[in-house]
Amino acid sequence: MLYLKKYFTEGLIQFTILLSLIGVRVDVDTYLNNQLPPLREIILGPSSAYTQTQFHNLRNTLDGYGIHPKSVDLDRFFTTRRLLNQVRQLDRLFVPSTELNTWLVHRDSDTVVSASSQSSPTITLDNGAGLEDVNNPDATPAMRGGSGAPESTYSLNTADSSLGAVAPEGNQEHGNRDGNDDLTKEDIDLIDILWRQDIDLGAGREVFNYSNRQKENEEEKPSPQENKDRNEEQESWRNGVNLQGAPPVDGETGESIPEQVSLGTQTSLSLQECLRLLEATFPFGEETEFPAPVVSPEIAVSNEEVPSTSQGLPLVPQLPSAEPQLDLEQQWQDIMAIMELQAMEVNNTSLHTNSSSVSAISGTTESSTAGNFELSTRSTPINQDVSLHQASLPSCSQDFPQIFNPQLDSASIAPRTATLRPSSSNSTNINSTFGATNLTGIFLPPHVNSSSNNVTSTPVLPDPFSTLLEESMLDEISLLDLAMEEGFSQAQASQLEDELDSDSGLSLDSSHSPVSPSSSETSCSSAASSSSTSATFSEEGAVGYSTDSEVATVETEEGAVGGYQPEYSKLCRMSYQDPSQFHTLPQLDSISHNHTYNLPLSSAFSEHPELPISVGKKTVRDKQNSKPQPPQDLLDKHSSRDERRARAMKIPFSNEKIINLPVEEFNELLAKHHLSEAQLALIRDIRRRGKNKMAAQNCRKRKLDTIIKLEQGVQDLRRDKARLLKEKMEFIRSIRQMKQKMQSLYQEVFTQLRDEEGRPYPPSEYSLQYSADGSVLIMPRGVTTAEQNRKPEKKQKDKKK
DNA sequence: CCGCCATGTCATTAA
DNA sequence: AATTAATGACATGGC
Repeated sequence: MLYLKKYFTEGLIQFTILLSLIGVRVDVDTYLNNQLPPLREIILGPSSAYTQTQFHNLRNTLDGYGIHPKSVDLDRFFTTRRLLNQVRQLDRLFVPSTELNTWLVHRDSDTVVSASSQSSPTITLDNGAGLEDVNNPDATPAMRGGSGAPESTYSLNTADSSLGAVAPEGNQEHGNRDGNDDLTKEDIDLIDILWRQDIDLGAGREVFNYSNRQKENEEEKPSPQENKDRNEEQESWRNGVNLQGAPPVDGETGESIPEQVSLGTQTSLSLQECLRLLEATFPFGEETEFPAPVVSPEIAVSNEEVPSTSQGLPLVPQLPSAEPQLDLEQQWQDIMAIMELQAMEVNNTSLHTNSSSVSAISGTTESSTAGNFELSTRSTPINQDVSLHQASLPSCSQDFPQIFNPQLDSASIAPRTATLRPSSSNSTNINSTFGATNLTGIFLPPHVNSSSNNVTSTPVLPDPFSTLLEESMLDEISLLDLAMEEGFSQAQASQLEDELDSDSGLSLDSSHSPVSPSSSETSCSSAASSSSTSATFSEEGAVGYSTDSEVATVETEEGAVGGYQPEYSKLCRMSYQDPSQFHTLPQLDSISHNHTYNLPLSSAFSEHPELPISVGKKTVRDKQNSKPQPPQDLLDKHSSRDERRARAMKIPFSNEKIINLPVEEFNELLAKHHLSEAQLALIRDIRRRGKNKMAAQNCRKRKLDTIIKLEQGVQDLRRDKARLLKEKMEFIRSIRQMKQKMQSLYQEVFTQLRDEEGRPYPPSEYSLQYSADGSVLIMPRGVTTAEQNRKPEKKQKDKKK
């Protein structure tokens, strides 16, 4: 099938090109515009090339695996896009590679999920890297580092879905998504059923396409097989840097559906569209409607990322508001570091299974079923995923702060809340409360912290939270989440690559560095936006990166050291062998083969005046011819220039002595023999050169040692960084959980409160305040600022939930 | 023939 | 002041 599609697509492209050349106008744009407005933007957009390539790439990845039923439409869609792009490229003389296009197909899914909300053109770039990886599923663990990025994108998708989710479901989603590509027919059937269910729920396909994909993801989650498959796919994705593309997810959900395709393209959707989608999606209400109520939280999370879900609309605006993208680079770097850690710690196999690499950022790989983040994820896989998403979710901050300290929260939250509120109002999903900002808002305010502690009975939390907040962990995470949702921008991808490259270069100077740098460069250049470049980037970058992180250690330990050792041994031989003969240099005697110092042996002979050495090279050679003195031949052959010169000058002692004897002994030796000025000069030169030679050898050895140590240091630092990031993620996750608990407890308490007349307090008018002494008071929202007003609304929403 | 690499050598500097 | 180690730069030879 795949081949047929490929050929068909190719043929279409060629045909289109021919038509364009002939002068027949192929108005692909209008076609696309009519059916898929977002596509047009994507295509037209600077990143269009990337996205297309990515999608195609995705397709390619799919080829290896069962094709999702929904994918057919996507294929068409992408094909059209591809054709359009190619036609357009005719003007530019730019011809994207077909392979790249294939990969793009996969991306669509990703982009659909994440892109829909943020719709960043850059998403494709990341995918490009991942595509390559996909192509090379066998990539070694080292490769994974690079591959990790693409996978991460995958995970991101999952993470997106899961983020909102309270926890457990998030994991499922991740697993499912991971396996999407690899889905078997059964899995596909299951997915279809789930999808149909979604439709049955009342969501129109279009709506569904936009917002429901997350749901689909959720639905898919249930099937363990899918998860496995997805995991496999994620592995491949990892190779490419598919940060943006939640492509995996998209691939699952949107593949078959043309609309979905549009969704992928929808990244460019306007807010109005998003709102419309939200309205349509709302009927579904909270994701909870879908199969597993438990899943609902996750869905909500996904919604946050994607505009489609109830919260999705507000979320969409959020995305644009997304916090400083500048931090994204760092986040990505962190992610990469985590990826490296995973690669380092976890075996390749585990990595493959894990989609974590890039995804680690959002839910981080944790969500990925594989054991990359075994520590935290396994125990609370969902939570991890959730945490990531939550970190990014702005809505959460609003809700939470409002609950506790509307006043306090308002200041920091207000800006975001405006956008977020709608989402929160629509669905009081707790997920929204978990946005990264939420965390800060909730915990930062001293009052809130103290109160929360008292109420929640988690006094310890405040400090860690504050510290975490101070560290700007939330910001980073949120940024990461945003990045994940949005998909990698070219710049981000390039940055990541750069980091990787740089890292690789540092760590792998001996072996890998050369490769990785090239990859990095290409990747950077790829930012230029040529599909071809993107492909190279993904491949090389991924490889380089993986090699850097994973291989680096291996190499340093094995390969690098091995490469190094030869020299080292040589050096040792060179420098020390000679001395050994003299006994002045104790240790290094072992090696006798040194070419340079073989002469000393001869020189030892030479020391004896009788020795032919004095005669000179020629004589030596003649003697060599005679069997009795084979060593001399060797000596001549291996003798250094100085040795030859010494022989020529008939110097009565060996060069080794000349070189290695202490100054005093050396002077005594010179004094013993009556030497001419020429001989003395030669001897001094020999000694100087000999010592310098040894010094040079030692110097080079030291250089190598230093490089190796530095490499090791870099690796260690990477590990530490990844470990710290992991810990950070875990902390954030725990914070989210605490928030959720706090919110639920707050709501529970607040809803049970009754005034003197037995009437419940309207959340819009009252709020619980936590005092320093641990008491909880019901305070009227007298100070209701705009923020406070918002808060009541949110609270109401929460109550509804 | 060219490029890369390892090694040797020179010049310089600091100890 | 002499010696030596260290090191950058260059040369050489092998692959």
